[in-house]
Amino acid sequence: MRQSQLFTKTIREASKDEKSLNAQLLLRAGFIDKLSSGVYTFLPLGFRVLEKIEKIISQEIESINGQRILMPTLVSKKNWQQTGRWKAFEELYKVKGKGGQEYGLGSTHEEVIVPVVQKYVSSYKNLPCYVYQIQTKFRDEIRVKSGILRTREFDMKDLYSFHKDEKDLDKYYEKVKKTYFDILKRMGLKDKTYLTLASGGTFSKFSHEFQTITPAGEDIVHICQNCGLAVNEEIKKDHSKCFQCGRREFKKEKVIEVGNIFKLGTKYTKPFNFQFTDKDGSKKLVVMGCYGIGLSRLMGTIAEVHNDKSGIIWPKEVAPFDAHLIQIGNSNEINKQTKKVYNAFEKQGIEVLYDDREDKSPGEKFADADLIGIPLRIVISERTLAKNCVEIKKRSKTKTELVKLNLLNSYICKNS
RNA sequence: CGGGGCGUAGUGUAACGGUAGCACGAGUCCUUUGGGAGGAUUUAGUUCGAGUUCAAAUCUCGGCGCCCCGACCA
Repeated sequence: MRQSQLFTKTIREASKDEKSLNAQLLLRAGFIDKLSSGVYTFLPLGFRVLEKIEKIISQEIESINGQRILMPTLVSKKNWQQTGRWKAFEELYKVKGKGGQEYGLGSTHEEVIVPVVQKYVSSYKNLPCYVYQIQTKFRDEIRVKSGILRTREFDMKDLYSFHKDEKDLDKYYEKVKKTYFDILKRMGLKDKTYLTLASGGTFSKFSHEFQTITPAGEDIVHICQNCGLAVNEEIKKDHSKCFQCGRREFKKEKVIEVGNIFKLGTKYTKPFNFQFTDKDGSKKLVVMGCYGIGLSRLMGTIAEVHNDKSGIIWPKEVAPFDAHLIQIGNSNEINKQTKKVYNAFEKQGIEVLYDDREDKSPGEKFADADLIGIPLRIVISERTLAKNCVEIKKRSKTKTELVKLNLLNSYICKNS
């Protein structure tokens, strides 16, 4: 894409009504725009990042047999009443139709997925069954915070699994655990993310959260310095010893929850009386698990974790583009050579943001490139062409190197 | 929901109760091209409502909006 065509541009100074780092970086670089508190637009650059995140998640979830669907946002009152959450779920947005029908805007989808799967699954032969979606969720948060880390409207992947018994659920639960780390690894967050024990609510003793260390976090975990177990402060309170190894040395860290996995058991299948016929002819309640990842929160967390004073440093797989091609100077020769490189990339399917702006100084182009944070920067100028080269710099490194024009393609293939 | 803070051009930031200024951006013209270029010129603002006052961006009250801390978080 030509940068001169990009309708957004970078902003030099951060807006004063955003304090959090992720919001400042993403707003300044033109990834997002705030409409109102906790409600954001994803601009071309930001939407590209979201799409990359979505692709990684759907690939990984499909690798553990998740089948993708799309559920409605308008969820009838009676579905929520069935589980008691019309009243109990305080963050539910409630809307009325012209004829007086009432809906809760989708904030989680047990109330939809259970009756859907129930229509098709009636025998042990149909189990297990794994269904997921990626969709915008609505939650009337009492207090939004930290840019796109806690918003009223956000994209989330929610996966639901259905099983004939607890044992089968346990097996899949472990699989999801592993897959979540695979996802986090591809997004550059694995090293800073802990699987933590958290309160399990009414049904199970514990749930598991994937908590990434960042000062912008809203929870605190205690990490055992001996065995590495991380425990959420909310259940750590009365214990001085590690649940796992019994030692007493902990390190406290602020963390943001990027994923959550939950053994629901029959909590939601029971209200809908979702039963299956087992091998021996007996009727049993289906056992269920649910697994969430917030896509937009993930994007904010990545920005929060990967940056320096000049801007964002996107991990390769989630970057809005593979390379940032910067043209310095407007002579015919420079124009010609840069366009040639650009077209060659396009042809190969390498995603390039081409800074073809004629009215910007080199310094401004470099500053923008640093702020936007595309992993690879390629500069073509009179100086590089004199040596028949382009200059290449990784966003995460300080050194630059010259690469011969005719070797550029093989260089890129090796490094991307 | 409790507490705190803040609302001035598109953005950032000044102005004792007394002429709303500066920088960046944006527009036009000229010159510039390896780390946010230079000159000329133009553009645009006090969140809303009420009150106090000869006079309100400034003081008081209320609304609206935004941020931060806490509580909450299926």
